[in-house]
Amino acid sequence: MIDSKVTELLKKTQLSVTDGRRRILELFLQHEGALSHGDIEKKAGEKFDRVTVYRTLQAFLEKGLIHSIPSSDNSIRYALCKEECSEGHHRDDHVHFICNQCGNATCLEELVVPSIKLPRGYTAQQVEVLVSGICKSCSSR
Amino acid sequence: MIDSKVTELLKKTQLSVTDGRRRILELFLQHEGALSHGDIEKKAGEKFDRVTVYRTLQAFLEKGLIHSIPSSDNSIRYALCKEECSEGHHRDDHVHFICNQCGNATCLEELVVPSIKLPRGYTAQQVEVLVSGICKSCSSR
DNA sequence: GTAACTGCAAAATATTTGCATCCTT
DNA sequence: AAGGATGCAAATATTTTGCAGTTAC
Repeated sequence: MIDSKVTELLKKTQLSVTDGRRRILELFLQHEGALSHGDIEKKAGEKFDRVTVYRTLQAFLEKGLIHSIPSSDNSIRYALCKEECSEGHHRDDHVHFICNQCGNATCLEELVVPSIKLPRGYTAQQVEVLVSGICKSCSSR
Repeated sequence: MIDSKVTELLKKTQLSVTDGRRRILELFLQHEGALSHGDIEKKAGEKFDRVTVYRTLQAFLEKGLIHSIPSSDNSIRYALCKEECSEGHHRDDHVHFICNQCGNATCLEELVVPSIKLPRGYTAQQVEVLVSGICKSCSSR
């Protein structure tokens, strides 16, 4: 059951279990894709305050429950991290896919991020790959 | 001389040549790195309106003079496109580097973006690579 | 009971729009 | 002269902060 998983996740990350956090985490588990702040407000109904969403996302981020997906349009989206992340040693090498048709963003965690050979003098600490195009569900229509 | 190059660029993209546009384009040519909306306001002095900056960046984007660099922190940065872009057929495969120390963002245009093998059903239209770490000037201090 | 979380109000920022005026072509 | 660009004012939208009341542990 999803509800117990939600609670378990919150406990594991030492966040106190409140209705708001449960609800938002639930959204992430159900949606299977990335959510923006706005998405969450909409999907959550008029249940709670906009400020709570900000603070909740912030808390989730800090605890490594979610990570943010960079974007070019001032609407950062967040997605659940896989198990390996929550532990503290974040896996930084994500491939993210953003569909130009439906706008959904998903993590392609199964893909390996190629290593980038940087020019002399540069040191890489993290590599993000952002692919945009047509996603699976859109192309099968 | 930089001034004639600025004018030339504007003309080539069918933008009328005004002081504001000249000034902003100049900043991009001088800075050799990416600039955020805020950077531009600061660097330009109190010369012109905040709104003009928005509209100018918008115009430059549409004409393909600059491109935006995605970010995870609601501060999108813009950088000059190379020649190949301005023509209309944008080169989409950039590698961008963001320094965690000085915060500067630069385009590593000389790097080739590796091709990403997507899962069945996905079609890539654009690939962005965002590397963060320590840049050349910061590591030599 | 205490510390942490939430909602509300309000401040601080950021972005967009309309319109009159000025400048480029 | 005509169309586009700019500045200003103002409307919106977004994000942050403080504080008092509530809830989780």
